[in-house]
Amino acid sequence: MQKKMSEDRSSAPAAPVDFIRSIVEEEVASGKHHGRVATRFPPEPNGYLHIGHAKSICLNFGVAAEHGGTCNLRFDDTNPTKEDVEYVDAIKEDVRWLGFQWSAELYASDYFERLYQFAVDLIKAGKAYVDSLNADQIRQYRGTLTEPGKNSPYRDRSVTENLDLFARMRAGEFPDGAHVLRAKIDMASPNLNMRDPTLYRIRHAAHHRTGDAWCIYPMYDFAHPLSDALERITHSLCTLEFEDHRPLYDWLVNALISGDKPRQIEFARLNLNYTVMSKRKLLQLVQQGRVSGWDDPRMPTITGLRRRGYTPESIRDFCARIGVAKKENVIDVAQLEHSVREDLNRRAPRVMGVLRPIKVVLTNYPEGQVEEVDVINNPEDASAGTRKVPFARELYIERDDFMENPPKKFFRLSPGSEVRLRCAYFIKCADVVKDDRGEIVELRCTYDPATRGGDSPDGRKVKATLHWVSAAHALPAEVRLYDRLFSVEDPENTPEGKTFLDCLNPDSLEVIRDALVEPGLASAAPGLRVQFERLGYFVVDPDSRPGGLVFNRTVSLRDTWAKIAQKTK
RNA sequence: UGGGGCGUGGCCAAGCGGUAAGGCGCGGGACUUUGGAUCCCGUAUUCGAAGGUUCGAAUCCUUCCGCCCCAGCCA
Repeated sequence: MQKKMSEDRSSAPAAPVDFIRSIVEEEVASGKHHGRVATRFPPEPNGYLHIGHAKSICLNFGVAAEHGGTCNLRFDDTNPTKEDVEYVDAIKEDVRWLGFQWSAELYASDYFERLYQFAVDLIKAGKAYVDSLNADQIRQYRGTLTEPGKNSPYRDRSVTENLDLFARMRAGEFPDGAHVLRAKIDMASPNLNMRDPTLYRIRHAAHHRTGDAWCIYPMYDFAHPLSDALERITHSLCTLEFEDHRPLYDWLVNALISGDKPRQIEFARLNLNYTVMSKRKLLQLVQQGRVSGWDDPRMPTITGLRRRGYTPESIRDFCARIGVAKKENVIDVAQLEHSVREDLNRRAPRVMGVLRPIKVVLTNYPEGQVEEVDVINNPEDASAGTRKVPFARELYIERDDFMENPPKKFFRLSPGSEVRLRCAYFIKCADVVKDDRGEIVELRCTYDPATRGGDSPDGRKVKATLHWVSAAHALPAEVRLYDRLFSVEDPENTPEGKTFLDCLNPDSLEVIRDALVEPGLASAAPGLRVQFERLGYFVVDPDSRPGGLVFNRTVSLRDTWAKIAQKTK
């Protein structure tokens, strides 16, 4: 009654606010671009997208969506020697999978003719020239961080000569490296990017889209601002390392564009501990066979995370939580794991699977009898209902769930102790059967018929509930357990004499070939995500076939016992 | 030692002159047919440091310190 109306409002989480959104907000409010917002996500198709790109994707698409604006997918394909259609296809698939729809699919290479004309305009305006120094000489003429550069002897060629040379560059009259087109800015600038940056280079190479139509290709610094302008991008969001390029970005836009001009804003890229994020290093892992491919579930690539069992929702949630700022950051993978656990906890059906089986024989259970017990599908979601799971005299439980000489805090199965088999019965361990080597091969237990369903009519309590499968009904499965790819927090920055490859975690993959899962999983299709109760979230791998089930562990459940065990060790 | 950035708890991150949000993690407790989930409680007398301005500073000024980026015909 006393409650204020305002408190009853929807609890929709506030959209994350960051410095970029504040800027956009302000500009929209001030009427800049007539309130229009247009962004773009501009990958170079030279590798697969990774979680760092997801941050940029969520930012660019998010900012646009929040203002009813547009976001283009633009491939920055200006370097034919590194790019491939394999990558453009993969990138499109990944962006779509993350849940975003681009307003337009564009390619910097689609602008080659227009960019060429821009270059001609620049030459005519006396703001660009053809330089015939070679790469080494250009480097020498550039000066150093503390010393100014000096002008190229070709810097003062006439407009006519420049126009002629540039046309002949395009016509294919010169070999690679013979000439470049440079902006005429200031060889003494303290910003090296302004010391007559290269705009075009000769590359007699086939381009994955334009084929042999061109033998000169624009540099990123030239193509990017102008592509932005051609698309009428309002906010060009990129990472911090381009901060020094902004003066050049603005210089080109101001020199060639009238009317609406895009604004570049830089933010810090995402770093995750225990992994590498640079495409170059990821490519090395793939090429050297350190992982099975770009989609290896240990990779921080979008396709790897997908195969690992991550959901698009969880990745978007992760990106929303980490925020956007200019501070260099290293996000703890625990943050990423938190986002999937939270998502999967709500949605993943529960199922029982035993990774390292140990046999349990219920000595007082009738031989040959099979019961169908009702098992809860998802305690987080009552509507998920229950399923029937066969229960019989011979079962398997997890090896870790039994200890012959348990420490104080261990309350699973041990000689004489009583535990519950999930949704089935209370059992008590009477005997431990070992082989000649002293290895436990079987546990002889008794069950209490009165506890069917898992509750004792006399109110007796047990301290643990174990998962199980019926020996006669369980399905064999291969289960792949993944751990961090690197054993050090920052493999990008290794101690002297070591490379990131020396820091690979030798135990990042463990394959369990003789796991057993409940029979209901017989027809589980690749992509199905489940929780193996008490163990973690798993996804059916594309390698899986009927009769040859394969699961990947996405992430383990939080394991309080592991912490206790660790502490008492 | 030229230029451009950045420094708020273990990791992120709000804060924009009025007396340190939130998340992850961590610790403790409650509850529990997942040692899961959920729910409580705790976790920066202090914002890189030192001075200064002010009734009042993480926020303004000065100096210093630390870290990152830039010398591709890569993006």
